Amino acid sequence: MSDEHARESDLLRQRRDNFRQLVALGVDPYPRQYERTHTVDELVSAYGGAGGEELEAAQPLARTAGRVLAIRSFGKANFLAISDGRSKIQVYIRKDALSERDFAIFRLLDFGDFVGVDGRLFRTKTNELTIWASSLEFLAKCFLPLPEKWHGLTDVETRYRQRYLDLIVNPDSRRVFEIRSRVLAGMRSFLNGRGYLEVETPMMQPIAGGALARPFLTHHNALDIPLFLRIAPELYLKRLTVGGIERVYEINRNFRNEGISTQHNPEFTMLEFYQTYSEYTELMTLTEEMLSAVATEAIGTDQITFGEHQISLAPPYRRVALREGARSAAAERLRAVVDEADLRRQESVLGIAQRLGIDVRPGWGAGKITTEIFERLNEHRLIEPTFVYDFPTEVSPLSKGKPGDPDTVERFELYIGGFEVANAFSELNDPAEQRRRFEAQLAERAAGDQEAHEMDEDYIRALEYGLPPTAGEGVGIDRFVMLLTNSPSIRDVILFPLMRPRHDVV
RNA sequence: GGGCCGCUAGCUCAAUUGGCAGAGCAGCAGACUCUUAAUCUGCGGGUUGCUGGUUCGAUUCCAGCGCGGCUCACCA
Repeated sequence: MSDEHARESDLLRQRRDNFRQLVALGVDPYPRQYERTHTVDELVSAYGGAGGEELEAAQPLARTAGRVLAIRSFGKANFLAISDGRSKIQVYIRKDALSERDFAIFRLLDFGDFVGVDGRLFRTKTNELTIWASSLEFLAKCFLPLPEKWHGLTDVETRYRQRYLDLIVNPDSRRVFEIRSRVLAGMRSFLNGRGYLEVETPMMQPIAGGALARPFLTHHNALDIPLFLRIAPELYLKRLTVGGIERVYEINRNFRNEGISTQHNPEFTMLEFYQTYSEYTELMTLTEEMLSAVATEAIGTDQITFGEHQISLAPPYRRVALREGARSAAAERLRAVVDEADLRRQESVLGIAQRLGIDVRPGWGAGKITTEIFERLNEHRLIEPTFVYDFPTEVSPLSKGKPGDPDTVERFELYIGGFEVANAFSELNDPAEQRRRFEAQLAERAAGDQEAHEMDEDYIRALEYGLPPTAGEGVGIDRFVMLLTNSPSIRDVILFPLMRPRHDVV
């Protein structure tokens, strides 16, 4: 501790004094373990419905432990509230029911300390399930004052930086991460039940492929090679499909070196899955089933509240072709007739974008501009689950073309709540065509697009061994959890979102 | 990166025109045998994010910096 901290605040000094007095009593301030008969949560589950007379007759014994979240003293009658992080239970402390040592421990407790209690369960006059303590053990000290119990911790910066404080005092925060865990379990269970194999593919890659994004760069010392943190697992998962794993998925982090917002964290969790002998419309049906089932498993219903909106995740979802969506929205905005053919020609679509006031970078082709028009005009309005399908080839270097339409690929994105939740396509499995697509991307990269895809010769070689007809999809887990937990920011569903480091941490 | 907003006690928040920096909760001492935001009495607690400037005097006005939030840009 530096000089500023040499003068302890009263709050810290008092807690340290209590700690010293415990040690002076001969209490081990850091015992090794404490055997519980129940967690607090188990007690509440098991006896939450039991009445006072029932408990009086059964005299159930309980030995449990937790963090002290409230101390209410009345001279000879005292109450603690202890929490196991999930549930709370009250403890009744009477001087005449405890040894002198244990009561002395009680007198030295601070808000936030950990204790173990042993006693019988009963209900108080106010019908609160309570442990009548016959022994009290000190388990660990809380030296720093916790946030106040009534208002809790609302400062978002502290909630993100010191998530443990958020979890201690805000039950809703704990709830968010329990739902997140159930979403992950639900997705695994859904996919495992359909014959998918869960795998793990490299997160450090010599070529960052599978998506259009800027990567993080790192370095391996022994091999003396640059490595990228992956922006997507896609190309590796499809190599596994070449290898005969017909249904495969991975749930893990992707890393993209881009801005931070309420919908973007530099590392985020993605489910990516592939199934052979399928094309993209089959994945629409699968997605509807999966999101509805996972929602029901995670929160008990597929009807959600997100901000102002009530949203149903029950199938079927709306379907809108991208060009038609862009065309109709542009026509509506401009109060003019717009033909889909206008969107396919660079000069005409550029004129439409300019009239709409949408910025277009030099070098963008008709497909990129059309996609931009669609996203600008429609994305925030796509509240009900909506599949936007049939994307321009130009923005989809890994998707299979639509028969008879070289400008269009079999791809969809799913929007819910005004943002993109999933992205899927029929996989391009023609190695010659894949090479041409990569070369087109290289040209864009040469023209200054840092997010254009790199050439990946090894991936093309894999395709040359034969990738069966395959459809694949990525689902943004963080965003889906935002929807299920009514969280306005992605930081609310990531335990430790990336924050600029502070150097003045106290 | 741009724009707007915020930063005051451990937490949640006040502070009039620039005039001694406050409250609730938490804490400490005391009272109280069933409370649960316990109550009652009393008492402590501050480098007002940081650095400068203007001023007799700055939480307040100005400038710069730091961190955050929202938003736009970029993306998923």
